[in-house]
Amino acid sequence: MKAAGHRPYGRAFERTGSLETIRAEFAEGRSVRAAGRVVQIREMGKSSFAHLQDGTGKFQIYLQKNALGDESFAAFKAVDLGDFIGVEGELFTTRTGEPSIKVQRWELLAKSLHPLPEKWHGLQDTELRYRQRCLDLIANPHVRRVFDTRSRLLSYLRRELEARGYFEVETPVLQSLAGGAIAEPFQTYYNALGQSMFLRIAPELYLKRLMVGGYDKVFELGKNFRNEGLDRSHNPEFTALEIYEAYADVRGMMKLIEELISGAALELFGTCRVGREDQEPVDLTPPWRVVTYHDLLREHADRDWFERPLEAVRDWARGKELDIPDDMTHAQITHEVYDKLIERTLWQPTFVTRLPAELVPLAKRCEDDPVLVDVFELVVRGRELAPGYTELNDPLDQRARLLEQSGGDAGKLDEEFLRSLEHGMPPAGGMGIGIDRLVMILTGEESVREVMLFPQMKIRQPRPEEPPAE
RNA sequence: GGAGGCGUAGCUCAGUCGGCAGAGCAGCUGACUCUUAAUCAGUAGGUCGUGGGUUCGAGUCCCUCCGCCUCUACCA
Repeated sequence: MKAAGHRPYGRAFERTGSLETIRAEFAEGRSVRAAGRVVQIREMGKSSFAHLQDGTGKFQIYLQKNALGDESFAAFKAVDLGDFIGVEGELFTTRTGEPSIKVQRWELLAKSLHPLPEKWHGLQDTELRYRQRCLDLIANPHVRRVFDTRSRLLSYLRRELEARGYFEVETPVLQSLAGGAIAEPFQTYYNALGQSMFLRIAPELYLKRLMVGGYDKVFELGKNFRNEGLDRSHNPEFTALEIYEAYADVRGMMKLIEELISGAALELFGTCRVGREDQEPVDLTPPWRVVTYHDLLREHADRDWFERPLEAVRDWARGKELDIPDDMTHAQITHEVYDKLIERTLWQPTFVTRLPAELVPLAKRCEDDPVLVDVFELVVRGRELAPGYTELNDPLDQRARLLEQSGGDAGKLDEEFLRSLEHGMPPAGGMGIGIDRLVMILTGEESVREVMLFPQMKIRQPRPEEPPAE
């Protein structure tokens, strides 16, 4: 093509507007300049129809031999599906009523060297869709809509939090101690300092140090990394929104998350009922159900669950085909029952409150029962979406609880964090929202890979590429 | 990490009992100046994921490895 004197990759092309703008501002006979990827061509001898596609939509163009001239019309025959072109022409309506551009001039903006996926079935192969997401986005419009929803959600959350007086901050991703959660970190090495480093598993400890430093209302929206298995609800890197507010507690966080998520659904879809047609819808209209961990056990397992002896609850759990080793404690069996039997039944948004303290080392104990902590776990569609706490600000209790969690190994404690608490952290409420899972709920997707543009894939030995034919 | 399923043309998929490797779309050639999954005629396209085995003969049966999906474990 280059040899024939053509330029396969063009420069900037001034457009009247996006294809959607042109459709919205349609006027018979108006001159417009438009550009996009050619996704359909229908040749009819001395005239051709084609559809252009850009980030906003599709628009039909019409080319006639006697309007373009022999040379330009003949050159269009070399345009393949997938090429980008720019056109100039007049808007008109076809006999079948479709708004179109009658092209007077066109130019090639970028040549595509590979064929597009099939027009009718699109790209179905899941592996190809994730590995070559660009093709997935071109061929499957509903995929693009999921990521538009994700982008609008992030934008809404930032706007809303800013409007409510929360301050966005960024804290280290590279940490010398990965704290703030119980999870296996990714490890790396920093040459200049000669020390090993971790990718963060949560920003929590840094955000609390900011509370000590006087930030009353902060949030961070960013990636966390966990060196664990991957399945349809886990990706090694994922996005979390953490929010902290001084002088508040877990109840303030419950109100805030209800308003943020139901507000997002209304903003994005105009309704609080979300999900796909083939699923039971999730109704995000507040107020959401609030139920204590203990009441759930009494409701689903046994009214006297917490009074029953260890043998009785063990037999009950084994009767439900749970794998219960002999050395499991009452509390561990209880959590196994919650995890395996109860949580997955909570389809509509539910705050599970007053959890056992050993499950949540960074939360404050309940005033009326120090065995429990003043927290919620928001469960939607049978899966945990967001935890929220009344934050622990007692440095002595915090040190004791972290020590207990680390199995008594004082070397694993984050002394800088503990020291900052000793300077006094105001009482506070805090929470973390799993953004990927929130997008799954809002879009009805069942796999986290469907809401991440580039999910983690195992490396594949690349086949030797043939040089593209010219 | 463990168990199961899947892998055939660029894409979407057939392929029966082990007996010549198939279709539609995309591609290429030709016809057609309002089509829209355009239509019509013709044509080309394959390391059947990889490596081995059984067999006169393997896309098909057996084993190995690779990748993806689902469940499970760890976890949010």
